[in-house]
Amino acid sequence: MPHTYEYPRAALTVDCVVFGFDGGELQVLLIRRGLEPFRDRWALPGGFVRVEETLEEAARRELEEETGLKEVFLEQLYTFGSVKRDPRERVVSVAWFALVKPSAVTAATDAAEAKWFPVSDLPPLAFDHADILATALTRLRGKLTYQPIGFELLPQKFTLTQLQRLYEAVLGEPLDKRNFRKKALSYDLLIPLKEKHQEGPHRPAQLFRFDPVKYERLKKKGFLFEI
Amino acid sequence: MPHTYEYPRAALTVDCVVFGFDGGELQVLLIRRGLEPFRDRWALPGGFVRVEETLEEAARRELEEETGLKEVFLEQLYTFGSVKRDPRERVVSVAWFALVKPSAVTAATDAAEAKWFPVSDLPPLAFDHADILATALTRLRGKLTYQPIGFELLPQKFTLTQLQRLYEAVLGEPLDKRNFRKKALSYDLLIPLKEKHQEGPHRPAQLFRFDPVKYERLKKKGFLFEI
DNA sequence: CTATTAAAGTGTAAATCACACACGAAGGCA
DNA sequence: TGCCTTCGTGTGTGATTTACACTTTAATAG
Repeated sequence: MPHTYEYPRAALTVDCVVFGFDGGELQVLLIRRGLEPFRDRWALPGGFVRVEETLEEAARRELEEETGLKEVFLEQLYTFGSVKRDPRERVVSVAWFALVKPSAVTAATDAAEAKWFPVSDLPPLAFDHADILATALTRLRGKLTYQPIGFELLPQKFTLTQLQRLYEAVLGEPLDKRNFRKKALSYDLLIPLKEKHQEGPHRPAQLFRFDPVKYERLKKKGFLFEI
Repeated sequence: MPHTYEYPRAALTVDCVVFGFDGGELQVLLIRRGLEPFRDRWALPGGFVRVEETLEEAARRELEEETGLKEVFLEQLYTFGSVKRDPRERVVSVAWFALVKPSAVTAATDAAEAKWFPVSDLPPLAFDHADILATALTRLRGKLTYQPIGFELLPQKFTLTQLQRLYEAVLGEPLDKRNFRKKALSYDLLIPLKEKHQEGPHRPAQLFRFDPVKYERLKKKGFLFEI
């Protein structure tokens, strides 16, 4: 069923930069393209926006269709509109970035052609997706220091060391343990659990979860997590 | 000449939130709509993106066509994609925010149906433009504290008091004069001129301009202007 | 030419915050 | 029982931030 307009129109897509954290390095979820152009290249999950859905709905739908991920933290990143970014025709893409917890990470890996890559070792990407990814990384680094979004990448129960590893992985620099813990606890955002995290022949670590009420408040208001 | 596509496509527009500063209050440039829908309502300058121009080109073109403004500071803000934001059909709009100097302000006022409004006293706006404007204001407040973009709103030569008034207008709170000056000068960004600014029966003020090289560097790298 | 007016310009002390840094505690395992 | 590994903690120093009030300057009016 064709649709006709007086003037030519760009096609509108969404693309998602999905970050995950495996305890060591920051990872990005890519899918292998089955179709031309850029067949067999790795690309960001995404696709065309339908005319009856919002941009965010489109991003969530595509994410679920292509990777199985649902109910992730999702935030609009930037809209990419170079004229020749798609060789076929004019395509404008609204890019999003998503943060997912480790439990979701394994689910996503089941998706046929989806795979996690460490940000430090990415394959060549289709279209201008390398630009999009670079933009997303910059944004993630920036955001991490003034919003508590890092927790979106951790499991519900986590240790302070895990939190520190995450900050170190994103920021790309080692942090002082004592100062980090002092600062992390100073926001009164972390609730210590009764449980401990035992792993290996050494003192077990205290587990924490974050206080969802204070978390939401800080996410809106912002803070300054500079270490 | 009609254009036909297999699936329906959203129309793509740009809208610009143009901020100016008159020495007292922060102002926004609006234009009165001549056509339905929302005829005679005030709206953000903007219009349809042509298929052979980038999003930024579209924003600059519309801005010049509708307000006469050229070569302004322009930055992408957010893309608004609610399904019903335009009553006619699906329209997705990439919003931008612009900062202009007072010299440009008067030029813009000449444009037939363009007018400056103080942000504290806005008329009802067309479409979801009130949302867009609110988003832009939040962004401007945020940016001002970590990038030196405030200078985009001042004349080339300005006094420290003018700079302080601007920060106070945007942030909506009074600032301490001595601390403000100390901080503003500490970035080594302001160059004192030989001239003074004389106005009224009192001591004249030192005029400054900013160092364009350091300005660019700081704009990229960011700083932290918290007072 | 003197007094008045109004904004410009300036310094310091106290409090707070950021940073660097090292060692005892806990538990598993051999 | 001793060893290994990671967890968890406090303090002193220097830097930064904050709060705060008076003198300087030039124009204008009398």
